[in-house]
Amino acid sequence: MARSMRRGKTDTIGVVFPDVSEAFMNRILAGIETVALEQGVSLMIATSTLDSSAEARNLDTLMDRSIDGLLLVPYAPFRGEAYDNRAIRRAMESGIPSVCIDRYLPGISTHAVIGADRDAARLTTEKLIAAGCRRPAYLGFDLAITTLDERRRGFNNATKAAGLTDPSEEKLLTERNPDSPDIMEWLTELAGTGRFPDGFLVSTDGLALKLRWLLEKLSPAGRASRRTGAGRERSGPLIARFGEDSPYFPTGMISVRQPHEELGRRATKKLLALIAGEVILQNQQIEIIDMEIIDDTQHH
Amino acid sequence: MARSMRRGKTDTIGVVFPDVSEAFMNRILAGIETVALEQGVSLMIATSTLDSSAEARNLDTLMDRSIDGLLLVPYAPFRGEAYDNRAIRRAMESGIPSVCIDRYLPGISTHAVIGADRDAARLTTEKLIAAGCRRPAYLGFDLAITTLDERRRGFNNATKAAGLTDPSEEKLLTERNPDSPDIMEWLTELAGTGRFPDGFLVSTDGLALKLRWLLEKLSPAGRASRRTGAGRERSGPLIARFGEDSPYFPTGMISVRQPHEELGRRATKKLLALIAGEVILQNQQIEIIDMEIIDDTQHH
DNA sequence: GTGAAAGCGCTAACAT
DNA sequence: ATGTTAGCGCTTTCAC
Repeated sequence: MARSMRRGKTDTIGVVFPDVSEAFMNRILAGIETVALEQGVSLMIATSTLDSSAEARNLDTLMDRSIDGLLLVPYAPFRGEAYDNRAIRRAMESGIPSVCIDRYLPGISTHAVIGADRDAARLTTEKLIAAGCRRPAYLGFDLAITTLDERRRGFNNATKAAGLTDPSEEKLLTERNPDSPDIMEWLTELAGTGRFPDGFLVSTDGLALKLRWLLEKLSPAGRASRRTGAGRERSGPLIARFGEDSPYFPTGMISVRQPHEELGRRATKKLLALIAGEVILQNQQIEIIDMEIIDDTQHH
Repeated sequence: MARSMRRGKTDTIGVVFPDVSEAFMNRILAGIETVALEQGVSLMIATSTLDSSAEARNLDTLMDRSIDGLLLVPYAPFRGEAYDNRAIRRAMESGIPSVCIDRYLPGISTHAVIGADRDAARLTTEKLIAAGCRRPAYLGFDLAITTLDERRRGFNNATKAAGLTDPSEEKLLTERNPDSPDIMEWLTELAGTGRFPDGFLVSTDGLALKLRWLLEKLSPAGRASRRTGAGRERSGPLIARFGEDSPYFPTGMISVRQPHEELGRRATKKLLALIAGEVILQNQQIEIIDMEIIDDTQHH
C-alpha cells in the first residue's frame, strides 16, 4: 500500500459495468479475472445497476482511488433517454489508460475490444434465408449502443442482399420489463396483416426465449410454415438470436455464441500493455473478435 | 490513497467469490454493490473461477492490499475433493472483520448471512406431497457446503414426517459437466425399478431444466401420473427446485426464490457495522433469511 | 555492497 | 481560527 504510493502504481485496475446481473457480464468479468490473476493485478469493480448516474459516480470514485487503468462496459441507454456521459469523458481525457468492452462510445476516442456483431448478424440472417425464410423480422431492444446498431445493420444488409422485403419488419422494444405485452402486441398485429414473419433475428437471448414461448402460445401447431432445403415442411418460424443460455437442454434455435470471455481477456491484456507503456497508441484502436454460430434447429 | 495510509482505513472491502459465472453470484454482488455505493466504500473483487487454489491466492492478495473487511462466498468443493481452507483460516484469524454469504464453514468461526435452506426445502417438499406426490426424489450436486446439506435435510425431514418411502430416492451428482449422462442414467435405472418418482426436489435451477427436458424426452406423454387435490389427473412428475431463472416464460415448476440480493445487502451492512466497531461480536453469528416459494405449476 | 535518508500526499495533532 | 509539522510504510537514491 505504501508501496503503491511510493511507486505511483497500484497494480489495480478499475472495472465499471452497467449491471452485473446480466449473464454476459459475468463472462466478461471471468475473462478479466483470468488475466488479472495471472498478472497479479487486483480488480476494483463498480457496477451501475442500470442507472447512468451510478456509472458517473462510480467512475469518479474509481479515479480518486488511483487505479492504474480502467476497463469500461458503457451504460446502455434507451434511444432518446437522457444520458450524461461527462464522467466518461472526464475519465478518458484524464489520460488514464482505458479500454471499452463490448461497445464503444462513437463520440469519445477510446480503445475497445468488441465482437463482430455486424458480420455475425449478417451470417445468421443468411442462415435463416438459406433455411427457407422469406420474411425474416428483427426483434431487439431500442438501445443506443454500437453493438445493437451493428446487429441491425448486419440484418438489413443480409435481407437487402437477398432481395427480400424492404423494409423488413422490425420491432425495437422501448422497455426492459420482461412482463411487458409489447412483443405479443407486435405479433398479433403482424398476424393481422397476413404477412407473419417466418424467421426472427433476436438481439438478446432472454427475448428469444420469450418470443419462442409466445409463438407456441399463439399457435401450438406452428403458424407460418416454411419450405426447407430438403423439401419437407417445418412448423413455426425459425428463431436466431444473439447469446446462448442454459447449456442444459437444446433450444431449437440458431444461436450466436458471443466471445465474452475472450473480450474480457483481450481487453485486459490490451489495458495492461497500455499501462506498461509497451504500446503507445494515441488513436482509438478497436479490436474485433469473431463470433461462432451454433445451429441447434435440428434438435427441437 | 495517502489518505488511506494515514487514516489506516481504505474504505474498501474485499469480496471473494468462487465463480462469477454462476447466475446467483451476480445477485449477491448486486446487493453488495447497492450498499457499498450507498456507503461510499469500494469493492475489491476476486473470484476463484472454480479453483480452490485461486481462492487461496486471491485471499492472500486481498489481505496484502489492506482492505477494511472481507465478504466471502466460500468455494464449494465436491465431497471428497481435496480442499485446503488454510487461506480462509489465515484470513479469518488475522482479525479482519469478515462475513460469509450463502454458506459458512462449520469448522471456522465467522459471521454469516445465509438463506433458510432447510425450511424452504421442507416447505417445498410438503407442497409436493400436498400436490399428490408419494415418491418424491432429491436431485442435486454432491457438494460439501452447508447450503446443500440443509436442503437435503429439509427434504428428508418432510418425507419422514409424511411417512413416505424411507430412504427416499436421491441422486447426488459428482460432476458439474452439463452434458453428463448421469441424470439420464439415474432416470432409466429408476424406470427399471417400476417405482419412478412422481416428484423431484432439485437443488439447482439449471439441473431442474435439464431434468424437465430429460423427462419429456423419456416419455412425452408423461410417465408417472399423480392424483391432484381436485381429483384430476396431471401428467408427468412435478418438479420443485431452488432458484429461478429466466423471467421470460413460465416454467411449470415450484421454484424457491433465493433472496440472494438481500443476502448481499445484509452481509455488507453487517460487515460495515463490524468495521465501524458498532457491533463487537466475538462469536460466530449467523443470520438466516427466509425464502419465497413460487408455485408455477398451473402455467405449463 | 550495505546503510541511511528523503519523500510519495495526505491528515491529525499541535502550536500559534 | 488558521498554520505548521510529523508521520503512515515502503522504495529509491545517494552516500559511504
